[in-house]
Amino acid sequence: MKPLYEVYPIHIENSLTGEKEPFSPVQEGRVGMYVCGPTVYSDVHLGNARTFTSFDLIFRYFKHLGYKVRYVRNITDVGHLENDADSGEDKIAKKARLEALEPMEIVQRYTVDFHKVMDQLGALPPSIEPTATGHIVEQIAMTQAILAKGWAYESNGSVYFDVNAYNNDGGDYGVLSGRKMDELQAGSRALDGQDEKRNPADFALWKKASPAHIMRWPSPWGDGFPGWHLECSAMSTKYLGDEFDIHGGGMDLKFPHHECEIAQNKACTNHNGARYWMHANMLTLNGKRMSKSTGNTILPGELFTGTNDLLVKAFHPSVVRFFMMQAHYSSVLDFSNEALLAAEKGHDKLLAAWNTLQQASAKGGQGFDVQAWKDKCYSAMSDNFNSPILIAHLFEAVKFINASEGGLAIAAGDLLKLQQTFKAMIFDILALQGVEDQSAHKDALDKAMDLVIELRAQARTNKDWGTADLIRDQLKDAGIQLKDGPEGTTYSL
RNA sequence: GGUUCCGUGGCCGAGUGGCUAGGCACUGGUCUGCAAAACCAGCUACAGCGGUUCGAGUCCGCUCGGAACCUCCA
Repeated sequence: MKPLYEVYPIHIENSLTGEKEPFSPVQEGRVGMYVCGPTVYSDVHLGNARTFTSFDLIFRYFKHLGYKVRYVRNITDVGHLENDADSGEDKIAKKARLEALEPMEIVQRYTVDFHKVMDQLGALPPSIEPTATGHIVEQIAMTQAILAKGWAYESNGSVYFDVNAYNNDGGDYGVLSGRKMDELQAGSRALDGQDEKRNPADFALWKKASPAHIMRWPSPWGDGFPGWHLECSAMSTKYLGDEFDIHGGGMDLKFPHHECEIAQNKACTNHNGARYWMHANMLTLNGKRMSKSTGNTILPGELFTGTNDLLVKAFHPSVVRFFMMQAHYSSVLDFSNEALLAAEKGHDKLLAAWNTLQQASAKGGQGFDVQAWKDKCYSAMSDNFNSPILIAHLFEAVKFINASEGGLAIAAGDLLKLQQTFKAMIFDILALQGVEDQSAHKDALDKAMDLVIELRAQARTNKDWGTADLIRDQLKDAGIQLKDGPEGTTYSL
């Protein structure tokens, strides 16, 4: 039997070429994917979470189609500078000084927080989660290789990538972001420490550590620490090879971070790193991008508990995920209470339909073309991971499911196919989280609810509307909704 | 100032030149003791102005508005 990825071949919008291209992996049946992870110096905010949720969707879909996927997502725990890649203070070290903690204590705390949030959002852990500090040796070796190539130079204990030398040697700095060298130079500001560089566009591969700098490692150029861009080149090629399939990250990393990565990779491996570069778009708040540095943020934890003045209520992580999945990963998504509330209704409707579908029976007929529907669902996802279209198709099925009473008008085999596909889409791929149907509790609850519903039915028979409505309202407050239908009353959580 | 991108109905958001996106909200109806849920029907669109085309939300140009990047950022 053909693997699903041959039935529904994937097309990916490649940032490197600007085109939507058929996906063809380096190795048949395998996918190597690297995504730039967070810098763990503060709580991950919702915008960060969107990027990783987007790539979780992509990771899950590749796996679902039958690919063996190695998904590498790093933790940046050093080398990410505060103001400027060449002169600023290390973010981790700065935070550590402020809170009087060891740098690794900061790293640990926020790494744990990050993992917790991603778990709540239903994201699978990556296959490998390497840290920058765990790959100092590789980064030094890479710096040496670039020096040997003549595309870097040492200056006052630091090593910089020589962008002009790279370009004069056939390099194409700017290939990803569409920037031209002369524009970059015209637009760059006069920054501290620039005098060490030959060209304002040059970027640090290795930075000399000042005597007070805590995070430091010995190197051929003296004690120092790696530049930010280098870690991703080192770790991606170490675990995925010189040329791998997908490199992802937030749109804001396209320039300069990914541009620098490509230059470094070209120097060391003669490849761009990844064949397909993918960029997840920003989540905006009040029309502006969420950002740690500007304070325009909502934390996932605040969203899940409702503890933020911007929020009217708490939202379940699954609702938040659904909200994100309703927009395409490459589009800017604007956050608002209204949008979350709308998403919550849709989310609940979708999951309610799944509960109905699980218990549905088939009465035969051709009321719904299940195979065509299934094809549309997969085609949407294979078309550059278009989750909004997938969700639109899911709601077509919801309409059919809800409209059917006394059994779905399809053959038994089609019902099974509908159930399997529906389940795969909402749980395996979109990774929504349904109400836990833990059978032991469920049985007990069912019995209790049967009793309550019976009592209320008696009250209604006696036209004791007060009692009947009291039961209904109290249950509603407890999160249980009664539905009076022609065939009796049912309930849902 | 430069690079890239966006501007879709009350709101959020898909739309690869020709065929109903979808969700939420709203209106009417069915059902109901009343609701809720569900279903049926309806309802508002493609920022503006030109151009290409038999035909444009979709391509091109201009204008207006917004965003990201150009400095750490998912």
